[in-house]
Amino acid sequence: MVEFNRNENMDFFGLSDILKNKTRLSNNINANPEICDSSSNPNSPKIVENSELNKINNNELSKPKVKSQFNFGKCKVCKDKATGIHYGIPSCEGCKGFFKRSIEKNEKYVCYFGYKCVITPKQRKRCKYCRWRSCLAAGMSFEGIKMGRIPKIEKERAKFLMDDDELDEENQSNQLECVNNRNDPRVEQIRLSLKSLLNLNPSLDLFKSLNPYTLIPRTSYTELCITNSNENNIFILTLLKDRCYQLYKDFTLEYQKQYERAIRLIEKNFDCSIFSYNQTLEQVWKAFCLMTSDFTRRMVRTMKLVPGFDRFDSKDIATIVNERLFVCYGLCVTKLFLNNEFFVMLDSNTQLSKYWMEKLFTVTTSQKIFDYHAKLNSFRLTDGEIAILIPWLFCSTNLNLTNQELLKELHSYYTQVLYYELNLNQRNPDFFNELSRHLEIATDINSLVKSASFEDMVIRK
DNA sequence: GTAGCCTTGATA
DNA sequence: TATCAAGGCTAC
Repeated sequence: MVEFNRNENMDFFGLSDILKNKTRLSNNINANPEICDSSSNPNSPKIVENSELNKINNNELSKPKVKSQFNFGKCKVCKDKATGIHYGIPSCEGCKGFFKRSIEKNEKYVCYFGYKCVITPKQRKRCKYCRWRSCLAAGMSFEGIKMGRIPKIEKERAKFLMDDDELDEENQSNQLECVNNRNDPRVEQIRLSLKSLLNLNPSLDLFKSLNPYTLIPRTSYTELCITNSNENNIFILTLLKDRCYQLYKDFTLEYQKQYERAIRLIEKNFDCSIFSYNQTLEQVWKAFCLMTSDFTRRMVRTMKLVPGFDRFDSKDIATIVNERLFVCYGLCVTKLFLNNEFFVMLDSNTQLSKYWMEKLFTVTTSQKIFDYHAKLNSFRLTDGEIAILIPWLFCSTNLNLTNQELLKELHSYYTQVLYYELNLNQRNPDFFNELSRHLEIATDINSLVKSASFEDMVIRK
């Protein structure tokens, strides 16, 4: 097969040297305006004149090429400087090319040094087998290919995946725009969780050649999440987990901003109770109803994107919403229960403070909600764990849905994903039982909040 | 064969 | 439109 080579075609027109040296040429043009004048050189091919003139007119050549300011840290394969996300992971030009050549040639490598070679920038050429294995272990794959701009969330994820020393270097250089609250243990847990995920998310072929016991931490949950599982199951678990996390992060973006606001207020010792007196009960109730309606709409929309849930009919979706609305809401906003205060914003002016909670749902119910969240926060759940707990609670087997078969199937999947996540986070053996027992309180709270009415509030007042 | 630089094309 | 990854080119 004869392949059409773009650059050979350019050579035919005598353009490749000019295009290859675009930057240098632009400097020369800027330094010596005579070169711009193609008419002064009658020997120049006409096509070059037009092409270059067009470029100059379009201001292409005079524009300096702006290189990305984003620091991708070190190459996940050899620890050299990463030049970008290549085949799904932060990697250097060398490892990017090595992975590409290996795939193209489909070569079988052998290690002559005991299959334990450490891959460093200096040593990486020594053993192709160990370098190739390191590429796979770091998560390089063709599935990871993505063209175009990197979404902000992906960049933040890349930052989380950096090693501590890289983060220190980076903090010093202030090259990253996003907030890095390293004192928050939750941030550290998320980072560790994502690190484990990346190590466990390479191509299926890797799982065929490696024992999962050698990949994941050995804790009391190890057996629960991999017993009777084949390599495909583990791959499915990582996909479900990743999808839940993405949906949760998108869904709770607003609450993350509110959390940052809450931290700022706490740091300034701001008394939130002053917000409570410039609004009427009716205004707050209205804001609560609007928030609930908006949250329900978003929840239904997002639930349909959670793998498997699109197979439920609208009647079952309505039952899930009815039984789990405030359970889900509670998990999304639990981090806004801070310092015995609730920092959630119902709209841009209305904070559902403790004062208003007591007015809306009675002092007893409000106290129950605060106690529930105080205990929930003591579990120090990671975002990854909350992201899976939500769909897991959506498919509890005690829900009275018409499609019980699907409910059981999804419950089985999401229970495994949950075990898998708890295993990665190396939770202690009692953690799951204690947490699931505590979450039962959430269903009572769901009923209490659901039954609140404006008439009752007016009577209490 | 390797890896740095460049172009192309996809995407936020 | 700016940004960024894949793939091409080529000096070493």
